[in-house]
Amino acid sequence: MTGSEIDERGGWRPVARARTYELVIDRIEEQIVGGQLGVGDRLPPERELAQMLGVSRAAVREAFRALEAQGVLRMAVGTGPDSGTTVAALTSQALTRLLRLHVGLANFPLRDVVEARVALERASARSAAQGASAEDLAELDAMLAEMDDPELDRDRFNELDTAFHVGLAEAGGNRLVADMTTAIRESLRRPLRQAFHDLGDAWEVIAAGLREDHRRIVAALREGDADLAEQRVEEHIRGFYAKIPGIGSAG
Amino acid sequence: MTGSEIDERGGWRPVARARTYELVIDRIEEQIVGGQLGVGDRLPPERELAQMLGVSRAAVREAFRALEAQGVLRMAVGTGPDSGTTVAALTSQALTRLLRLHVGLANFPLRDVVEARVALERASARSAAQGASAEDLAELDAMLAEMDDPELDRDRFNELDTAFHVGLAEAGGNRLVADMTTAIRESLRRPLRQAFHDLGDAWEVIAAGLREDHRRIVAALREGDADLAEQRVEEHIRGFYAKIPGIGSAG
DNA sequence: GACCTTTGTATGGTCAGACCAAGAGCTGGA
DNA sequence: TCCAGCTCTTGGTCTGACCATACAAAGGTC
Repeated sequence: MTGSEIDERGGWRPVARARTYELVIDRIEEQIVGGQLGVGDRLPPERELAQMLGVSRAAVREAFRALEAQGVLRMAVGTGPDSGTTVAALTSQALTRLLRLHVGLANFPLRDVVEARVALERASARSAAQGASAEDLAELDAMLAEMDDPELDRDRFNELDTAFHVGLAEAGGNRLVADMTTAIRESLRRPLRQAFHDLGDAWEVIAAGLREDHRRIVAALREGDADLAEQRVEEHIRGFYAKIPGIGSAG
Repeated sequence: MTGSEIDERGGWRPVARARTYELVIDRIEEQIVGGQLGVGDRLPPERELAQMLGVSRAAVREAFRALEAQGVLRMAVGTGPDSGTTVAALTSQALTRLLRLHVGLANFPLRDVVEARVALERASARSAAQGASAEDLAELDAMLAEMDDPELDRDRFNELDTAFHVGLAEAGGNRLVADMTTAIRESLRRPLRQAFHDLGDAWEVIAAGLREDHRRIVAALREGDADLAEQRVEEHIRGFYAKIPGIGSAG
């Protein structure tokens, strides 16, 4: 797991200098991937695990920290059933946070982010058109209705727009795709918010266009027309970014 | 500093119990967001920072670990210009690791993972067909040639297959999509390896089919036919998983 | 006996101080 | 001039101690 696999050129492998805490992480990952540890299970107390692995408690703690930061572990003091260090149900939150950091640090040009959105949301739209439940559609309708409020300020509109796209992804029924979509859309919330404000008077016109787009997308879902839904989502996303040249690099 | 942020006003605030290392992280993030720290910059030595913040060195180290695990920091010993703890350019490695854990925890059913792969790799194929460089294509060709080796064992084939799909994503020129594709394919390496072994005698036939698929994909790229490339990639991925029913839930 | 208070215990949270190990740069001798 | 070896900085690790929290069990009060 510590990225050091083969690479034996000439038989001289540059001694993968593994730090102790990384070895601890590897052991924990082994247990998880191997199925001995599942969501909700407790790990041994830090002191015991340290002794079992033959390392110091500090090393165990550093390993725990690294995993906790990724949302894999959850640490709590006390003696109760929920105490101690347990394997967390990886919420999409950790993934979202990390992806947001990636995009937020402007590691990716906006074009790439848009392409990724298109790819993912097309897939969501297709799935949703084929299998969205009545509840999913009702929820999307509710968001549409709320966005119609003419008094809505731009920040709130942005929130709702994010929620709409996340809802669309969830209606598609694919958790992984939905998580990635969420992460990407979340990472864009700040720059988009800025863009909304920079629009000035053009805002009203563009917002109206977005509302119309959304409505047409939901209509396609309701008709169960996957191709049409895909196409409309793609047009919606591309069209919007084409109108907002000001974002630059997605930071 | 030992967590005594009492806050006993008459109200009922649910005491945001901040752990020391989290406070340290906050300070570091402040510096990064505020621009005082940029990619490549060095942080103070652990001992100094600990003293400056009034916490123990262990607390600083745990904070560093959490950030290092997310790829934000890079730690190295020694005295040179590259030594010490520096702000790292976020690599896709952290993303890969996290996604691998997600899939390893069986948070996502295999179907979802396959759908995500299809969505992302279709996008990559389209981009690659439109803009892959001669070098990209040559690299893919080289992989194809290596996979032709009849002596190749299944593990090595699996490695090469992973490399091929990563190469395809990179040929598409979209870093974000490539990273996500890499992460997903990496997360499947172990289960796929197992599946390859479980195939028994059917292996030869299936491997031959995969080779042919790959070749046809590259051919489509070379012709610049985006639609065809998309279609072939999708068929390749779906067809393969259809033949491998044994994977179950991608753990 | 029911209920509240006190004590106990397991566990993570934090700290202090020590020594090890890697790497760059300086220094002195060949 | 060049190179071996020392030195200093910095992360890596360990030990052992004490604090803070949350639940559990024992004990006291009505």
